[in-house]
Amino acid sequence: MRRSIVPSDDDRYSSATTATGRSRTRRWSAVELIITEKDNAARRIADILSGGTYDSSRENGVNVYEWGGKRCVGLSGHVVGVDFPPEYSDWRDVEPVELIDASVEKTPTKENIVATLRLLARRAERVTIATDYDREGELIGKEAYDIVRNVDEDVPIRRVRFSSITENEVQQAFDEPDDLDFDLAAAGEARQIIDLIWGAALTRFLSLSAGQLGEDFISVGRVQSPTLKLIVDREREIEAFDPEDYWELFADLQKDETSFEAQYFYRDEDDNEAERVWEEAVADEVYETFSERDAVTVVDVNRRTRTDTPPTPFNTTQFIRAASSLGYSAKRAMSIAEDLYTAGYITYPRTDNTVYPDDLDPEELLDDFVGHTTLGESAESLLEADEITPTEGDEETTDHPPIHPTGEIPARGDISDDEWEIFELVVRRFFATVAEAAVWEHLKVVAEVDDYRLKANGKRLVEPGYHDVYPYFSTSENYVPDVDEGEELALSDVELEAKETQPPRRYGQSRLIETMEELGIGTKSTRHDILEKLYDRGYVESDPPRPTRLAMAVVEAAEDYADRVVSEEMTAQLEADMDAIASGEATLDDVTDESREMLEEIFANLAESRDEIGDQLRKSLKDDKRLGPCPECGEDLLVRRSRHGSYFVGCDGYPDCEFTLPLPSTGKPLIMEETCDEHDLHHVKMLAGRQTFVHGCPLCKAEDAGEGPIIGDCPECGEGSATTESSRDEGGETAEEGGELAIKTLQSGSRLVGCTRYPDCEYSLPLPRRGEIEVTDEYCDEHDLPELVVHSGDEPWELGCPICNYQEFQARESESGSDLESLDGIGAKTVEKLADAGIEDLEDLTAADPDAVAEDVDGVSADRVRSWQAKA
DNA sequence: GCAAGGTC
Repeated sequence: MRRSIVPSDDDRYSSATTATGRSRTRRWSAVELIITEKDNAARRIADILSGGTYDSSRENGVNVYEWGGKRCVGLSGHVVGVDFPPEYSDWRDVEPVELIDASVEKTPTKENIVATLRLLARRAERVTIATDYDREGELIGKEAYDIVRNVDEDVPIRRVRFSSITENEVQQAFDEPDDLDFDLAAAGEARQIIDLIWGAALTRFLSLSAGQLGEDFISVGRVQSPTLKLIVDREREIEAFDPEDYWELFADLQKDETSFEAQYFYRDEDDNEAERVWEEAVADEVYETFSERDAVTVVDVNRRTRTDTPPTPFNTTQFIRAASSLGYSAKRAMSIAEDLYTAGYITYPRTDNTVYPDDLDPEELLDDFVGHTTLGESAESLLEADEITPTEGDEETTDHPPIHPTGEIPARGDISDDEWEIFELVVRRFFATVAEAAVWEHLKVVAEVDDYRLKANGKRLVEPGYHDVYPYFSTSENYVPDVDEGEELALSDVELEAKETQPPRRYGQSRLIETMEELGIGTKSTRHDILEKLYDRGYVESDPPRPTRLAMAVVEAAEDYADRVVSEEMTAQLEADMDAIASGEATLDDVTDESREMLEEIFANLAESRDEIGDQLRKSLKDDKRLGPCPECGEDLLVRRSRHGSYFVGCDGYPDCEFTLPLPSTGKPLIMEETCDEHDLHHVKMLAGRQTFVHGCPLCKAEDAGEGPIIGDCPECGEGSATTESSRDEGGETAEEGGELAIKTLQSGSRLVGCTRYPDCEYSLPLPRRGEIEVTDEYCDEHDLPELVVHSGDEPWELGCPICNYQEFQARESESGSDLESLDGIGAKTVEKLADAGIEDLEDLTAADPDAVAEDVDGVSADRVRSWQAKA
């Protein structure tokens, strides 16, 4: 039976559209099969080679593009992955050291794509591999090659290479096809094997030694561990930092009506200009000298112009850096860039290249923006230049062009504000790279009293150049007036500032990514993912990332026993080895065998220290949960998790000390650096996506909770209540009676009227979350409680007696039902779960971030939340 | 349950 590639009827995504709108005529003769790295590339190549006349259909959910005897299909990066055979999969049954000599297998990871590829390969007369033009692309191409060979031993397979998907490059590549570079692919394969063996063996060893086998395993890897060491080393510097006192002197100088700031400086022993004075006595002497005078003499005026060259084209790292100065995390910036790329507005966002290809015609691209409401003016001004020469960076690669706009411009309403902001950044960066340089004028004035000198540095932007089209860099000026040598200037406001040297700053996310690039670890596509991994593994917290005690212990253990895996040199060596394989000087086996031997040696040393390492890791895991001293016994309080999974604060002295404190039910607790002055306990932040909030010191919170005005007796257990009457009859203990109602604020921030005998008496009435609550003198006749007034917004809201208010509320509810339950497709169970996550009504629901909700609430997907929001 | 590298 002939197998058809016509999509099956039950594939709801199936489509068979014609780019030209013509009806489709399928040719069943054998065809040429073109394989690309991704669907996007497949479509664009089909478009170029077919002149826009391709048909598209879907097979197993994979797009297939077809035209005159050719089919083109995109992979999704690697469609097979390396792993150990299944008998190695139980961590407890296999000694980690055994993984070193275990075989490594390749298995399909994207079954549908592999199946489609096999199907198409059977029908192919010739196969052309058109994956990305870099090492990993060669390996992905080799993987496709193996799949094709598996179904057809003889079909000719060739390779084409191009560094940007433009008409010229693609046509040229197909005119001069080449063969697959098996050595280059083998180089990539060696990396896969070495990364898997080192990563898996060491990860399992550390996890087993610390008894961390669940989802909280302790990971190590060639890229993540040196990155973590960067963060840990910086933290060590910060912890070891010893601040030093110094002084700086500032004064105001005046020329006519204009005053400007000047700073004291001197020449240090190396004859460099220095501003910091390290001895207090010297600082005082300088201060006295200046404060006794009311004028200084100008002794030097230095004016020079400086050219400020426009920035180079965006590669991934520089793009992330620019986006981070707009407040985007690396992850978010990349995610938006990927969306803009998929939608066709910008070029591929994962690139090392900083040199535009010859194919890019800047004027043509600028033309696309002419007439645009917000971007047009800049483009038009740039087109006025006589000649346009784009800037170039140092790195020129074959993979992809630098990130630039495609010329396709989204309508403002088609994309979100964030997407637009990032799109505009990419557009303006392109503008900047073809713009003129800016020119600054610097004016330095030096004035003197006795032997002491003041300087003022002025700067003025004379030619704004590229800053006109790229407003992301500061162009702030500092005005210093024109003065002449020998001129006297009035002196006032002399101030001596006592300061302290500061510890080095933590790496920010974009600085880390830049440093990784400099050290050659990770790739353009993975560096930001590696940072995410460090967060996921519990190695870093907050932003900028701060290492946990666990991270410090892992780095320490690695430094002691497996130094290679925390050093960037492992990558440097691997790169050299891969080059050797690619050039035929070494084989895959040479390199992987040597690597295995090195790891064997490491394990020989590790074995004896397994318990010691485990103890150290366990201790640091506990330190990461430490809040500070227990007020009852002096041991430490720890963040713990109950059997039901909820978090609370318990004492390390348990069971001797049973002291506990509650934590809010929403989110995952994060122990902050900040501590409480009163209790010496670390503050706690509850991480819950968009609903993340700072809980503060849990002891303060516990003490505050329940404090609030008493408004009357509890109707359930207070004076005159039915319970009190009956327990009196039975001679019950009076100590458990006489509850009163108080206005309480809970840790979650919500408020209620509750019984002072909580938790023995659970009587409570709801109160609004916002606004100040006033207790008036007017009393409700029926319930003997004061009327309440809520002050929020312009109009105070008379809530009245809280019991009457609640009864009215209940009456309304029973009429209409909960407003969440009014939505189609939402059940009572879900309403309950949503409420636990802090979403109590429609208003909360529409304001919530669907992804955060999906993360917090079991069984609810982000798409489902979006559908509710649409209905609401 | 492990890595890092593609891609979505």
